[in-house]
Amino acid sequence: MTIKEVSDKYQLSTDTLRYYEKVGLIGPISKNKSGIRDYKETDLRTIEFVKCMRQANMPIDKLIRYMNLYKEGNKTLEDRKQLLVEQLHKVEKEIQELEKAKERLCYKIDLYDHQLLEKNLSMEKETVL
Amino acid sequence: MTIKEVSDKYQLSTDTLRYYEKVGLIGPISKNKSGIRDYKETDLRTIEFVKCMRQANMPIDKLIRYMNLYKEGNKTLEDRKQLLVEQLHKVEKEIQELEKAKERLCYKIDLYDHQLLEKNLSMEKETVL
DNA sequence: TTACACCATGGAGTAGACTCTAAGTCAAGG
DNA sequence: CCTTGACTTAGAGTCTACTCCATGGTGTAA
Repeated sequence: MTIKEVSDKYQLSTDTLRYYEKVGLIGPISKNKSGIRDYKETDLRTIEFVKCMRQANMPIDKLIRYMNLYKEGNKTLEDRKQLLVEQLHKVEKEIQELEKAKERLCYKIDLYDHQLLEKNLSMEKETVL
Repeated sequence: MTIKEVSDKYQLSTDTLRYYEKVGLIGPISKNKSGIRDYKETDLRTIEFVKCMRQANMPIDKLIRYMNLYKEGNKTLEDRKQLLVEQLHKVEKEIQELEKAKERLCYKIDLYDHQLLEKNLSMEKETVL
């Protein structure tokens, strides 16, 4: 799979894909004789995971640490789990904050609806009189 | 209320508070004869709103636009509501993504627990034999 | 009155995560 | 053969949102 296809599939720019590879988040991706990347199934799975974790706001350096632990094999299970647990807590906290903001937004939008209604009513009155 | 007190109350650094004021997100804050800020009740309410919207990842320039509309008064009700509705959608989408990431994290943590269990069991066996 | 923590300003610097540019290679179609 | 478009690299540049710094004023407690 070419970089363009991967880019389209996961909505990540080719620059971002190369950047992720450069910093060690994915790959190294195998290349054909003329140096062009060919993404394999396992690469795609890594990319999907990375994308998901990035959407969960996991910082890139933490993700890199995770990937490095992964490469070190079985003896890092505990550490890797620890990183994920930490991240889970962060995600839960963030969800809470977003829910709070959401409530507030709904409340304010509601207020605006009322104000707009009143404004329109008073305009109508003016028109009638 | 001094800037330090506000900073403590809302967990925003004094630098951030001055920065918010400089870019027009809050204030201008009134100052005493020697130039020291004195935050009033209305300032605090604005700050709390700003903090909440920032936690909802509303970009600063959008927030500034909102504040400017607010200052323009009643005729901008519709536009302001529109901004909030947009932001609400963004927040809802983000919550969805975080929930997805959360599920994935839980799933992976579960897998790690199983793997760790197995690892420990096999170590015990080794110890016994 | 001196020490201390706090306040002010303008402007420079930083972190994180990309994003863009320049300069060049390669394969396919006209 | 030439053009076109996608690919490569290294490295510079950008954006957002702060955060820090130098320099100097303020206020109050001992």
